[in-house]
Amino acid sequence: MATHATTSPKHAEVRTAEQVTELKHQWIEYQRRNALKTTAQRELIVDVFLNGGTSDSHVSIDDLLASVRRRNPKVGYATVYRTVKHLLDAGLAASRQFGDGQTRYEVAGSELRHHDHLICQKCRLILEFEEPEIERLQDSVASRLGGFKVMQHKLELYGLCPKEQGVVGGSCPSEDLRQVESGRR
Amino acid sequence: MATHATTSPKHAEVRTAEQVTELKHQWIEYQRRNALKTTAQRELIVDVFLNGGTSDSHVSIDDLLASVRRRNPKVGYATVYRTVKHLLDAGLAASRQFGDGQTRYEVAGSELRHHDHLICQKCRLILEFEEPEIERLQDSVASRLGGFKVMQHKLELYGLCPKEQGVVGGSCPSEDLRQVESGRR
DNA sequence: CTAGATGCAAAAGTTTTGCAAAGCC
DNA sequence: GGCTTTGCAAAACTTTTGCATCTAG
Repeated sequence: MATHATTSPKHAEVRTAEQVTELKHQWIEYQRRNALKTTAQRELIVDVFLNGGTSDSHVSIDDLLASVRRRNPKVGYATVYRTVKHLLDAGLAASRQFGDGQTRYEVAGSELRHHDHLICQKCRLILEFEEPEIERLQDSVASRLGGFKVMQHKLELYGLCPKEQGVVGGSCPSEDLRQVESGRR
Repeated sequence: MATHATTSPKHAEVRTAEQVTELKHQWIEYQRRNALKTTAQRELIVDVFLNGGTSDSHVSIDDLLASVRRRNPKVGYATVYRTVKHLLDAGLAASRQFGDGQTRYEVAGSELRHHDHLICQKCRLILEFEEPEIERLQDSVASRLGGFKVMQHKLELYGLCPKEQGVVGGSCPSEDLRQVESGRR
């Protein structure tokens, strides 16, 4: 019953080298299965995405493109969109919409642990947490709904981080993990 | 511990007359607090929305506008957007994005029970369910994250309804509640 | 009369698509 | 060489905004 939710103490992308290697294997397999050609642009995009070339763990297409262009300025929007679609299809990326008008993508993969999100409604800080209990709950609901087969879930908690509650000495769990600086819409 | 998830057996909008009355009270209060003027268009939009003039309980702006125009063809998009914003602000509407590219709105209100969603990834059927247990879980997570104050949550389960699993005699929990006919994008 | 509301059209933002040129196999 | 992929620009969508006009209070 020890439900232990955790925020990872380290910044942004926390993926071990082994995990990245495994993710790349999955990508290569996907490429093979779908007879995709290996192009410099696509490889770069996938690489940047999986390695979290951005300090941000929930990248928008813009974020991703910006990172990619730092290494190859000629890559176009369309290519990023098309590649991300492949990554989603391959199960290596998952999309999220936290209500700020932008679709964000994060790395997903069979060996990465599933997590959910907590979003500060004021400062737009995005925190991740794990809650094993929820899988149980998910199944219990599914079974009640007559044969529905649940494949995945998304749980988002919205609220206020200590800082935004006006707590003077409040210790924001991750002082500098702020994801969306000020919103861009 | 009796976690009882339920799908409402009735179709689409299931709100009693009393509930609608109460919702309208809330709207009137909001109007007063914010010194909004009473205009025919806005009243119509609010009315259509709260009464679920659409057979759909998760309406998009387009859905809503279409219903509204059936009663007054001159109402414009902007007015609907602006009115929905008020409804959100008043806490009478809640927005959801189920990943089909459209923002959907549903009626919310203090006296209506909170519910979550189960979405069939193939046929886009949207089912609602209640799961009391999740509130507990939400609090337990929040307390672990150092002073975060959780205001609300969104839980979405994605999977396959019996019909789409290829189950021959599968009884889809709500044979005709299909929300999104085929996607419109 | 006056501040707020409406409708239209234009603008802004995001995602998709058509197509010629370029690249992989 | 043939089929895929790319990049650009245009198109398609959704949502927001500016502004002249209208209207509730």
